[in-house]
Amino acid sequence: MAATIKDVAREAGVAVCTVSFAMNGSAHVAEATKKRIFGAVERLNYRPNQSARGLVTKKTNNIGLAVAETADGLENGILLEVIQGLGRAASHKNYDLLLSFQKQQTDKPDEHLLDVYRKQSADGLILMGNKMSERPYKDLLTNRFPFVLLGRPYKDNLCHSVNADNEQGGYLAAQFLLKKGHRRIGFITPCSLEFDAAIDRLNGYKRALTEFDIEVDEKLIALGSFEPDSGYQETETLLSLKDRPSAIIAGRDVIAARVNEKAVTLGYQVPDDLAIVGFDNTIVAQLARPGITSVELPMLTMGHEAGKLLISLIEGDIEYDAIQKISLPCGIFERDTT
Amino acid sequence: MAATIKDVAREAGVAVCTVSFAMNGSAHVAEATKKRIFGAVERLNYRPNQSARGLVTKKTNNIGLAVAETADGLENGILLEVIQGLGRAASHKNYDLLLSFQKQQTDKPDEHLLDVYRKQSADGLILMGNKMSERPYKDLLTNRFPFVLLGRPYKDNLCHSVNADNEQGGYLAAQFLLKKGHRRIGFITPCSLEFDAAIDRLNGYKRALTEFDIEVDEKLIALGSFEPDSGYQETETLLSLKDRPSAIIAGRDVIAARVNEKAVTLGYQVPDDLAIVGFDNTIVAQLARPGITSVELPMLTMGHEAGKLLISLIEGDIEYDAIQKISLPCGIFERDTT
DNA sequence: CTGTTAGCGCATTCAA
DNA sequence: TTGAATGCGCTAACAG
Repeated sequence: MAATIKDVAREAGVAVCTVSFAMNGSAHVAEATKKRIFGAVERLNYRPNQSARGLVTKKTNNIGLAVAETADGLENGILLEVIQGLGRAASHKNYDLLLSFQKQQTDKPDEHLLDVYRKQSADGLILMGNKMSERPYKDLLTNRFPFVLLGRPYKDNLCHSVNADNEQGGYLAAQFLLKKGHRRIGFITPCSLEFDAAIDRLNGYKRALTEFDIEVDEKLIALGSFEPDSGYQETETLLSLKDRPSAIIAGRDVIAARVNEKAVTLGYQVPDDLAIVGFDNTIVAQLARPGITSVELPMLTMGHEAGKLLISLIEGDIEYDAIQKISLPCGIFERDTT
Repeated sequence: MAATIKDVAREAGVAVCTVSFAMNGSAHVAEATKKRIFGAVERLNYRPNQSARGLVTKKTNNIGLAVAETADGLENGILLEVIQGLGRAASHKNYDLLLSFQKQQTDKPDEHLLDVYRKQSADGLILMGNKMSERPYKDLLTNRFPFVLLGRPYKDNLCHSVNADNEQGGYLAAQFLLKKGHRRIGFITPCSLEFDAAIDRLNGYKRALTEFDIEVDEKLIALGSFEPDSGYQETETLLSLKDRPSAIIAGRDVIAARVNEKAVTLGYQVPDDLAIVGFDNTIVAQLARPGITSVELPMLTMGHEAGKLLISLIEGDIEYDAIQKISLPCGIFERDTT
């Protein structure tokens, strides 16, 4: 059905290799011949068959994206931004994005994430999501297959990775409030401290406090759960403290929204009686009334950087062993709650 | 590097074709031989090379997703749900999803959407997004390449398509309010009526009214713009009508949120003085206070159905010419504004 | 039931 | 600069 290189060669009256040379620039071809060839390509709407090309070049020009599925499917909207960023990097270098949703084998968790790699249908892999066992990494590593960890804890120096600088994000939130004169700042962490991101943010918060010569008061640190509604309870607890905080940093925007509601219910004025800072700068922060000041994770940039890094790895612009750990700064968006 | 079928054959002490047969079930292989083969496969961690396989079978087991990029990049979050739905359908049948972000050639708009097809790196295509010229369709059609239109207007009977039933959605919103006793119902359309979806919704609204023997009052129909803030103005206009509506249907959740704000500002009680219904059941409707009753577009289902349809087409379970136009019903989520 | 072999579309080495 | 020939890893037709 589709035109092959042979058809083009015939149409242009040259040999197949000449067509190949012309298209890939892998050898010099006379201008006139080139013109004839590209004319034929145009007329026949020819594009090299990827499978055939891949078979001989051992390149697919695809970058794989493997997402460890969480209970509620893909991660809430954040993934889309990452995909956009990845797409931008990919298109720039003429790669496509391959999303694999292969079923998980119960006996071998995470192994399915490597299917794309085993089938050799991508030249590199972006791994994101929280939970993943050790096994897959080893496999990739020993075979020196290019891959980049995105937004997940990197405890060692073995893997290339791209992350938001959560410590700096926590610092930013606290510093922002400290500069406004707040001295008692509550901190509601999401999802307890099992996630590195939460720990990092808390550490950033502590660093900012220390920098302002304020002692960290553990009573001001509330360990919430991942449930947004936990925000209600934590807010009440924090606000009923004898020396109550004048500001609260919430681990997620949805929690921040709950904090605001609860504060209003309890008769506080936001931001005058209580300032609130959220995290992630999602649409929630943007659309809530009052708008919630929020720390933004650079998801789009992360996707973009991860894509660029992976492609550099694939194309050999970066040594496989010269581990890159990219940490991207967060920003803060001021709205009505501060 | 990676094991090939030859390695497996040698390891298992059989011929290559036997391995191929065993893996594809394309011929009978003795149990004992099978066992040896799968043992070898396991040990070598063998997976057939996709490029080689694709070259001979003319199948990639990828489904392509081409998104006509809008000004603000991918469409707001909706795309992710579609991708999830697609992914579900894909994984069920062992397909991967190929997202192409190839750069747009200014001289040939939309042509880049077909790159995936021309390169033959997918067996079928899902086309979504608003604006697309006629050309690409023709190309696909004449070559009988499987593709499905997702969430875009289908004016003819030439293409397989999956859509939300916007007419029914509009009907649902109106019917819901009518059943609650409302008789004067305002309707703010988003983005004027250039989009079929908006027209369909309005028609559904009118049908519901007619069914309840209520005459359609054009004064109650406000043509807003796609900008959320247009909601303020329209609300004021509708509410200052002599015979003001007791309920308003807004074309998008964000607009509904503005309607609510404006109503409150003007001193109306929601939902007692004014009921509000939004569209899309986005997180905005969910998190707004009061929560906004909203009509839900079944994006995830749409993705799923589109994926299943495309795969049926690819695998020949459905005739290429037996055009399927799948229209999926919307649901309504009742919250505080009604 | 299993082994041998050709060929898918392309890039590339070797000659011309 | 261009043409002919080889092989990438796999499937499937054909023999055995």
